Amino acid sequence: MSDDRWVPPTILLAVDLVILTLRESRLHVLLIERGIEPHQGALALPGGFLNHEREDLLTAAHRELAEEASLGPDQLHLEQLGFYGAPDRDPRGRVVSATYLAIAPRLPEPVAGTDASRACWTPAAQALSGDVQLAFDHAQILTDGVDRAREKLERTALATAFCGPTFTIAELQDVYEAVWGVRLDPRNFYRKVQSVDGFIVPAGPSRKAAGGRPARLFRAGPRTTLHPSMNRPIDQTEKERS
Amino acid sequence: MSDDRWVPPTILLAVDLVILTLRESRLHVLLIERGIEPHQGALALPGGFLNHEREDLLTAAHRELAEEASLGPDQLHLEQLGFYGAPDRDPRGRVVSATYLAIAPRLPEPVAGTDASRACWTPAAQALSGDVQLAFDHAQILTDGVDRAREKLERTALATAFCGPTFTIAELQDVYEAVWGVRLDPRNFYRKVQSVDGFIVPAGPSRKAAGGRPARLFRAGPRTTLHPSMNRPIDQTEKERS
DNA sequence: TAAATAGTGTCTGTAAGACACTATTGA
DNA sequence: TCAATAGTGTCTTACAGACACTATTTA
Repeated sequence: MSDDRWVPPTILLAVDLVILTLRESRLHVLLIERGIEPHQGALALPGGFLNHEREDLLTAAHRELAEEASLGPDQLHLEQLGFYGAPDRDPRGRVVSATYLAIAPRLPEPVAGTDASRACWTPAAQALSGDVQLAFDHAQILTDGVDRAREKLERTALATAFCGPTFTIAELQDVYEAVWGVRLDPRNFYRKVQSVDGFIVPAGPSRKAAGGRPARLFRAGPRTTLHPSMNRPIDQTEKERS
Repeated sequence: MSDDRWVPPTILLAVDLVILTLRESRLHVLLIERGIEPHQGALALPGGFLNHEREDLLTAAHRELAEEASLGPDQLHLEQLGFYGAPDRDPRGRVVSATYLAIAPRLPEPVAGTDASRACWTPAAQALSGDVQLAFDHAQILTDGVDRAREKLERTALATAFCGPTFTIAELQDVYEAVWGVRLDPRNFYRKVQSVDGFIVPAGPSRKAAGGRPARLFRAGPRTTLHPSMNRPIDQTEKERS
């Protein structure tokens, strides 16, 4: 069937990132206002094409992270999210996007990109609701990224990646509540996270006396997978069928 | 910093598949003996380049599935696995592979590819052990695919995708035991799968009288996610049955 | 009848949800 | 003292694991 002279088509490969963090107890995603066409002026996920043919994908992801979010590779959780390659997703041609999910601890300032690009932390709820129009198929990528983060909080110690080097149990609970969009009982949460061996380990005495009893500090423990897993309360919005 | 004339590098995009099924109560993966260089004669996952620049990735995956495994898109579970793009993974140039995980019910015959390519079902344990050398980075892809299948058995109704249209509870248990590499108590398993609402639904009276009491038949139910999830026993040895 | 597989019941330990309660700080 | 947040204890219910036991078929 194939012509002997047939050669496989070449495509453009982009790397895009869903960078999540917590700000004021709400899940935020880093968006960039695009400076060039297509979708100039629209908001988009940080990302871009490979620099050169031999650049590694993970290297490219870290490069974008540094360029557009001033985030170094240290103390940052980064993992594959998925690939997006619908033939018409980019008007410039056939572009397949390899996407990564990045979790950053809370950062003191709205990160300003090193280049002229305007970066801004946007509440995830707002970005997902459709109030803001995202470029390309980035709304779908963001949806998948948030879903992935929600799932990983159940089975892994990903939540600690949202926190700084040390954190209180209340801060950790804040991560779960913000990402899952639920309220948890502080006492049961306290007992639960303490009972999962290696999830969090004590770090120093106390801190954060803001009108109440100071809380103990913890660090992320050696355990990456949680057994038994954290239980996400059944959200009323999700209907169950039989 | 960038040259105004800079254009992003183009790459080759491959689609590769991890196709899993159950044969004689053991997990098998479909491998193809490569007919051309590189790695001519070695075993590899089914896959190939896009046919043309506008071919959709999922369409390409289904095309490979039909070409190399004679498997139609019906009654077949297919989902994204990940992307693999190390710069030196393919000697022909920069090739990024978009991979899919496919689950097939047991097929009566070792599928022969439509083309001259030789397809063979290989026990997953053997392919993972390193006894057979897989082309490119396909050993890593296979490892990730099997891991993914193992995880998805816990939280989703994926196990039913290994079975035919109707199945007995013992057959479903066989899926879990083969993929996880553990033994489960039939009585607890029976109670568990019945208690998860919408996981499996009765289908016809009975069948399969092979020396014992006939078992009831079931179909996959409407539920895709399992609440509460199936519990995988902690298995330190990770031993395989033979 | 026995052998084999299907399906049920029952106990027990663990853990989750729902609270009341105590502890330690600042104002 | 009170307000506020941190941390503990205890009861109840759900469910997984470990069995004994019954049911229905073929040989």
